[in-house]
Parts: sequence; C-alpha cells; structure tokens
Amino acid sequence: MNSTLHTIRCQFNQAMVTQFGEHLAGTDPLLVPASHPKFGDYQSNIALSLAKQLGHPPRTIAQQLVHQLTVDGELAKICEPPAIAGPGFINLRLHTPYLEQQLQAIQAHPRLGIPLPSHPQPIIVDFSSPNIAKEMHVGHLRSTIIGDSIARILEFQGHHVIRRNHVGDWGTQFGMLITYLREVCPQALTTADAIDLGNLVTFYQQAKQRFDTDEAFQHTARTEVVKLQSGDPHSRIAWQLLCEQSRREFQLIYDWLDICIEERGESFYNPFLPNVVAELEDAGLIVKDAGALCVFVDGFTNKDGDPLPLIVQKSDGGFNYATTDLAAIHYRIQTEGATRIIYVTDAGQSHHFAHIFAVAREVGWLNDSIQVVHVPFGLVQGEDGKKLKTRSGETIRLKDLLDEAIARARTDLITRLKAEEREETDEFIQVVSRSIGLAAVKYADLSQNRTSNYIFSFDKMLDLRGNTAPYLLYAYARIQGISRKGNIDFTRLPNGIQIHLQHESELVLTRHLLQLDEILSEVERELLPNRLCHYLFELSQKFNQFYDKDRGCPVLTAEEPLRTSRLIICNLTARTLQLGLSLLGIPVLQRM
RNA sequence: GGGUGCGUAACUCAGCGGAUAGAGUAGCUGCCUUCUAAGCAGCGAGCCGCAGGUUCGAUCCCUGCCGCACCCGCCA
Repeated sequence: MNSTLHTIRCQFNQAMVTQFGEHLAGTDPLLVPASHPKFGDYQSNIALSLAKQLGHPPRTIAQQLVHQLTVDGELAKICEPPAIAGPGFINLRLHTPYLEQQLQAIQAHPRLGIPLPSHPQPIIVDFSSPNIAKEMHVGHLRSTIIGDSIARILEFQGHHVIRRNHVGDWGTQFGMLITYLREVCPQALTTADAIDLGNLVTFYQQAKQRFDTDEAFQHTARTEVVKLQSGDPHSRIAWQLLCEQSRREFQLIYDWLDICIEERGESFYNPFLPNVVAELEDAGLIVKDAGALCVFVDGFTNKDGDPLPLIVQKSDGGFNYATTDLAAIHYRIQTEGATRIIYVTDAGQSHHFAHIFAVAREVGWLNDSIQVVHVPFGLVQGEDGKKLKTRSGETIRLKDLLDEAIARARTDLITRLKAEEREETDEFIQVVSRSIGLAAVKYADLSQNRTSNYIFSFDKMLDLRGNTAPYLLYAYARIQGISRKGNIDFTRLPNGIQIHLQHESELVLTRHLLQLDEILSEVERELLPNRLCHYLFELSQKFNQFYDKDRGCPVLTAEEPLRTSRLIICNLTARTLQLGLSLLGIPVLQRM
C-alpha cells in the first residue's frame, strides 16, 4: 500500500538510533508481515536480533523501542499502539481510519496506488525461443508463459522492457535439415510452403537421425552450415523459406496466448561472431585445444575434474551457441544499453549460462552495474511424474495441448449450463471456454514455484475450486454480477467519499487489497510470479468470505452509507483481480 | 565420478532465520423460501528425507549421507 511499510521502517530506524545510538542507522528493523492475523499486520523482529549485540534482554529492547515510537508519535497515525509479545516481537496493527483513508486513496488512483519507479531500467527479457523447423511443443510452454508474465510485471512497474525471442534459426540443425531436404524433397529449398510444417518436423527428425548415425551425412551437413554462415545464396534462400514458414506457425500460438514478442534469432548475431572471438583473443583468453578455440575460466570442470572449456569456435571453423550467446550479451549491453538481462530457460541450462556469464565478466563486458540473470524453471511432467509425453511417447505439440484445454473447458461449461438451465449463445460458449482453457494452462504453470518441476493435470487446472484460474475468474465474475444485479456502474461510483470498515470480513479483505504493492515489488525482485498467484487466490477467498451471506456482510441490501462503501470495496477487489490477472497474461470475463 | 535443483499432510503444492509449519484436492460434517452454493464454515490428517553443526531461535543457513530429476568438450 502507499509506502506504509516504508513509513514504518523509517520510524523504527529513527527510534533505534535515538535509543541505542548512531551506529544502528540504516540497520534493517526486520519488519515482516505478521506470522498470524491475531498478531496484527506487521511484526518487527529487531529486538531479538539486537539482544546479543546490546547485551540486554530482547523484551527490554522492545520496550525501549516501543516507548520511543510512542514519544515520536508518527507511528500513531498509522497503527494502534505497538504490542510486545512472546520473546520480544513487536506487533503492529494498522488502525481502521488509516485503512479507510488508504482505500480512498487507491480508489482514485488508476494504478491502484502502485508507484512508478524513479529510475526506470532498460531490461531485456529473453524468453520462449523455439527452434525454426520444429513445432512449438510443451517444452516451450513454461518459458513462454513465465517470460511473458515477467515482462508484463516489469512493464507495469514502468521499466523499458524489450521482449526478445532468441529463436534457434542458425547452427548445425540447418545444415542437417538442408542437406536432408536436398536428398528427399529438393523443391522445399526453392519454393515457399512446398511441404507443410508437420512434414518438415518429420524431415527434421529423420535428418537428426541420419546426422547421429551417418558420418558422411554429418560431414556434408557441417559443410552446409559453414556455407550458410558464409552467405551462400542457395543456402540462404532455403533457410529463409524454412524460417518464414515456422515463423507463421509460431505466431499462431502467440496470438492465441496473447503474447507479444520481438524475434531476433541467433542468425542476427552472425556478423558479430568473428569479433567476439577477436575480443576474447585480444584479452588473452583464447586457448586452442584439439583444433577448437576455447576459453577457460576458473570454477568450471568436466567429469574428470579437468578445466572445462567454453568452445567459441569449432575445429571446422564454425561457431556454436556459446559464441552466439556471448555475441548477444555483448550486443545487448553495448548497443541496446540493457542494464538487466533476464533469460527464462529451463534449469538444465544453468551451467551453460553460468559459464557464459563468467566468460563475459572475464572479458570485461559485464560489470556490477549490469545485472544478468538466468531465471530457471523445472520440467513439465505427466501425472506419472515423468517428462510429459503423449501416450505413444511423442512430444506433445503446444497447439494440441491448448486445444485440449479449451475442449475440456467447453465440455465443463456445457454441462454446467445444462445443470443450471441457462441458455447462452454459441459465441458466448466459444469465447468463455477458450478463455478459461487458456487461462487454466497459464495459471497452472505460473502458480507453481517455477524452480521445481510441475505435474501437468488438465483436471486440476480446470477445477472450479482451489487455486486455479477458473476460481479466480469466477470471483471476478461474481463481483461483476453484483453490478448487474444492482444496476450499478462501478466506474461511476463516487470518488473521495468516506469508506466505512465495520465487519471483520471487510477489514480482512481490505487489509489484503492494500498489500498489492508489496507483493509486486517482491515479485519484481525475486521474479517469482507464483507469489502474485498466491496473493490473488487469497484475495478471491477473502472476497468470497466477505460476500458470504451467512458470515460475510450484505452489499446491495446494506443501508447507506455502508452500501456505497462496500460497493467501492467490491470494485477495488475487481480492479485488483483484473490487474493481477493481466500481469499473468490472463484476461477476465464479465460472465462465465 | 563431478555439478545443480528438489525431498513438507493420502495427493498436488505454498512457506520471507522467528511465535502453535500452511493452502488446495480427496475423506467426513453443517449451511441455499439465494446480493450466482463455481460459494462459505468446520473436523481429521505432519519425525518438514536422515544425521550432525552454526544460532538466543533452523523446514529455511553450513557439512555429510540417502532418494529422485536434470546437466557435464566442439547440439541448443
């Protein structure tokens, strides 16, 4: 909420200095959300941690701090008198008039009280990154969804974000594919769309198999890459045709998922690759080993415990992904001026990125003013706990996966409509089932801590109960239902009027509403969208408790001025849900 | 063999060095002459993998071990 925590922190700091001396200036007062609602909103654990240093019992320290805070007086504008509990916790409870005033403030604020940063940063988010000549499959799901959400959050926070699709459009696989196509389907190399993408994928698999087993083929393929990389016109035309075809296919998926991303494939960096090697050479980092040009940095060893090289130029003269990734870092920093680069790829690549970053640091492209991070995520597993595959053991195409989610959402919806004897248009059914299906897939992914593997289950993600997209969307739709029922235009509710918080459930709800800014800055820092999901889930639960006819409080049937006050709370909840979901890449529904 | 990540309720998962470790599902029990029950309230369910260590305090940090997953020289 509008800097509440910041204000409290300052007050604590001041009190610490006044009571215990200047050396405590800037010491973190260890303010955290209360561990249990009965303790209030926040707690400071500082007294416990200062006990040893100051040589006093923690409760005495807490008493001195509370005394000083009371004398200073500022805190009383926000909180009820601080309470000391247990071994020396200082518990803080925001008082109701402050909550009422804060709600009023965010109601009038288009960003719900979230401030813009004073120093917006240029940030590159590198995500999705499918490979040309392959279809997008389940392996691209997490990078695409998590990367998009991170980009949305950073954009909302006011940063200048470049969403970057580092597609695999270069390298050995193309030599392989072109060589193979020349044998089995030469027209594909000269005519647009001579074969459909499904076949292209099959050809790719066959080419890969040949490459792995046939040495002569492997050699020809490698030569083909070198030809392509050196600009041979026939190779380039073939390559462009393949890229164009894949690109259209990717775009279809991105349109479905409402993902905006700018393609800049590996090939873009081709002209810069020799220079990368040259700069490494100039820095004295290049070592020739078995014909390949390598860089050795401390801390990287292979399975025998020997130093592990980063190969930047292969013995055949070709460059590889390490070279490309280095060129990309260089370009992103030098030319694009990025101060933060975020790579959203699977956890299996951690080692590779650590290696690349270490070399970039060694050569001096990276320094402390630039933050380069790998944001790893775990595998998508089937319900058997193994890597998600079709029954026949093939990789699942992303398109099929999304189709199935939508189809299942549609079946659920139709069953529900029948049970409730509702009549809806075909268009409604189509829009709603599509929206729920896609939202469910996205939310299921985002709501897990990204670092662990997660088990993919259509049944769980489409469940109308629990921490799922449908539950959150329903909470939103319920609120819109209030506006329809009461003929109330939420956008025309009066601004700046006194909010009244009386009922326990509305206090609980509004306390939660006012925590959005803390959650968002945490998510920005940790790059963990599941924290936002958790927040929104709790918000939905708290709304449903507030709206419950037994234990909650009446809204439409309440007397003024409570009625308007509660309608404002409803609308603030809806706006918060809508904003939060939008940051996850999920649009809301008015009815469902 | 080395490296990285993970081991928390029957299942799927949260958990920020702090108080009695939390959700959701599943199971059981209540609440619809309705501000949409797709909801709400409640009950039971835990050696937080094991063993040490650091700390006033450890599910969280460190070390070792066990189990699982992924990575480990010219693919990306």
